[in-house]
Amino acid sequence: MGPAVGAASVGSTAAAISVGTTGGGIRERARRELTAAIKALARQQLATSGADCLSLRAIARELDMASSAIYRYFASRDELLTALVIDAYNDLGAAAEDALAASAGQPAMSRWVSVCRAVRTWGLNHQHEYGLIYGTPVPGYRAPRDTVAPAGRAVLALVEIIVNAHEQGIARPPNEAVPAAISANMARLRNELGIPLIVGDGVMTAMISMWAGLFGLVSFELFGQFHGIVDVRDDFFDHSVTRLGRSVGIPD
Amino acid sequence: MGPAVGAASVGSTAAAISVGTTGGGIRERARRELTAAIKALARQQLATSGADCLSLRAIARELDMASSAIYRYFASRDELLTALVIDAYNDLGAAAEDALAASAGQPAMSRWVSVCRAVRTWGLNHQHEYGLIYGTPVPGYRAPRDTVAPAGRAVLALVEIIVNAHEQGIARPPNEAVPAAISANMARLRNELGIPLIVGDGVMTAMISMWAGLFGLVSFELFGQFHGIVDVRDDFFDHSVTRLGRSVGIPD
DNA sequence: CCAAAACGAGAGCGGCGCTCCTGTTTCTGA
DNA sequence: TCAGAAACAGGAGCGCCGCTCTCGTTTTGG
Repeated sequence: MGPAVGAASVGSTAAAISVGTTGGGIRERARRELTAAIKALARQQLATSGADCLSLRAIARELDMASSAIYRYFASRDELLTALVIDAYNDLGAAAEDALAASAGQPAMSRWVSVCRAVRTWGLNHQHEYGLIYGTPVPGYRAPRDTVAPAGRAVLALVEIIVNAHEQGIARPPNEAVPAAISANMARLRNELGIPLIVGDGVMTAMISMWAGLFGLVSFELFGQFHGIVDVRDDFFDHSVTRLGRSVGIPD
Repeated sequence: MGPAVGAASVGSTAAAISVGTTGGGIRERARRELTAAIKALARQQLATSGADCLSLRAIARELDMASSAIYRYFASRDELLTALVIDAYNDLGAAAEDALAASAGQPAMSRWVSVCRAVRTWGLNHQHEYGLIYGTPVPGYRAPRDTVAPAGRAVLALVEIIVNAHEQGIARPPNEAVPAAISANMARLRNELGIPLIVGDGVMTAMISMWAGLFGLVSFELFGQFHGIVDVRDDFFDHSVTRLGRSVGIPD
């Protein structure tokens, strides 16, 4: 491409960055925009065809550039996929956090259901991206360190509701003992996440179960396991998620 | 397939059929053996490399035949994958049923945990096959009718425990009302599966939630979501699964 | 102002799923 | 019994794919 590289045209869906990214020279700016354009096109291709149909060559074609040029921006297909994974985690996390913020002041159970619904709705609207992060891990792919922080955002929104309920003394936690091994595990976790001691081992354990349960529900629905089984998806989800909330001590 | 169709489960790698498969002529027999060999090799390749690394050409190479010859036995890569999916469902289902049978006479909760453990253990020992059936749907999402019956086997083993507990009057079901829409859904399901009315709507609903919860636990463990979170996997699983059992009325 | 770095294009490698054609082997029934 | 039908294996080939290497150009920074 020429000097004042396309860039401006680029985004059939991408582009629209510019604001707040006015650093560096022409090349640096073009790089940011092209990187974004590639990711946007990849996301679009993901949405229509699924993860393993994602083709660097197809993206290059749509961008009117040689397929080899893509490798200036992503060292491999896996690296592009990883970038999409991080974006997906962040997008889902933002959706959960938005629901949490929007429900401020409401009763704990309302907020709980709101955040859970946000997770499910995001999944329904981003099926392939959901599959990318909560489905079968791609072969030989190891989650880089960059993914752990974004991955935590959604669940931390839920944790906050539980912690709040306990700090306000309105929680009805299950008063069951847990084995010593689990107790130690939970102590470490509580320490790492800065969760107060008022959230007991039983609740901590239940919280993780609930976390897996929530995504089990969403995954089963998205991945087709509920086909022919659950007809009333919305009602069923709300009801199940309310039960999950009770199991971690959130009062009705 | 032929009259006294194979069914002899094939060897772990291939061949070794012979017994009980004396139907038809040379060609029919060769077809059965080659079909089994292809599937065995595919399973092996699946175990080492993952689902989307499965290559018909590689299988053909290992079988010393032209890649085009494979298409005499499986019309496409997807069809081979579907066969593997069915086998995986059946294998998992058999593991669950074995655990159910082996625990006959024990208390309901013991049987419950045994079957759940069988599911998890099978998953740990067949990670890629598990991912094939409970992970992201691969072939652009379509589950042929042949998969629904095998897919039901594992969960039906769990359902049997719950039904037995209710019929014996030892269950402690959650006595909560469910919305009318869900109630109708559960009535249909109860009818289709032949579940007695004594298993109420609340338990039916909880059962499906529990089902999703169990596989959510296994999936999270297998797909790496518990990395750095849950250290004591065995203890945590047993504990969580016991809680799930209680939530569907199984007494301690 | 010029060397170094970044870049885009093109050719090419090996592998893939899948199809078509050809020649051979087995099966079937008049 | 024996020819036609059907099933089969091999080979060549098409259009993809991810990825690499080279080469000429453009931008950058000392």
